Amino acid sequence: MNTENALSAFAALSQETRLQIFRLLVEYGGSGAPAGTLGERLSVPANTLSFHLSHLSRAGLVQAERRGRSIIYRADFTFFTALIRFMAENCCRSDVAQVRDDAQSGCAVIELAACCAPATLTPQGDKI
Amino acid sequence: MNTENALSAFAALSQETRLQIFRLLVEYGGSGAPAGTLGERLSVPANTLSFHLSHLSRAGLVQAERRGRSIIYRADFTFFTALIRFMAENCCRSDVAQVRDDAQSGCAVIELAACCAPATLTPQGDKI
DNA sequence: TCAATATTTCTAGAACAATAGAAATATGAA
DNA sequence: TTCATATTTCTATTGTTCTAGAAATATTGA
Repeated sequence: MNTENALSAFAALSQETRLQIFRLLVEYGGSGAPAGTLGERLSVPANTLSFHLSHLSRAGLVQAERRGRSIIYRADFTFFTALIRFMAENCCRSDVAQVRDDAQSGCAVIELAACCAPATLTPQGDKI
Repeated sequence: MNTENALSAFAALSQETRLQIFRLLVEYGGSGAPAGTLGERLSVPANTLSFHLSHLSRAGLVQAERRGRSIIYRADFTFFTALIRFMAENCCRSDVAQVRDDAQSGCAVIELAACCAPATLTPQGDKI
């Protein structure tokens, strides 16, 4: 995950229909759902849906796989958690959102401070 | 944090200059920085910067406070961590990103699963 | 009061994104 | 083959966002 990836992911998620599509795909989990089902559930015409799905796909948030006549879309959870991690690590402060890898479980753990007002620091990182 | 907040936050963060501004404000932490300093550091004309700052402000990502002739901008860390939390809780799965409140430290803790492929579930939540 | 500084608001043009009809493509089934 | 189904691509239109010049506003200091 880099800045460019994050920018296009934010752009993809900033549109109401696309955020709905993504959240619906999250519900469907690893099995995913065909485009038609998504369009039906969200009442979006097939061509408009296709436009948004390709946007999500280009951004890396979803994966597509043809199965017969249908194309199955899946939320890419690896990408999405990488985005969350990028936000905590690269768009925040370690005293507000601390990221560590838990070797035992293999999980990445993000601790969000209770009190989110960070210490006052100079841009050079010196505490005042 | 609700869907509407998240949508406008994503829109605000999806523009390169605005993401740069936000990350620069993160560096300045609780003391923030005046608009002029940001514009100078990013080589963005004052009026263009003002447009982006008001976008970030409307979205809730930054706070503004006049101090003399300058207006000091600060990243809103409370809002930003709420956004991260919203993403984990409302745009992901509990088997991929689990959120819990640690009563002892007062922190919210997000555990990102090592293996991000979730179980295959029906939209009704039944495991297959 | 006047000038200087910091920032915003107004404005208009250029670039980009969203929508949906129509046509095209890919697949499977008769 | 031919037809039906699922989805995408093409196209045009409409709406939105970005940029930066010019003018306006707010604050301070002389």
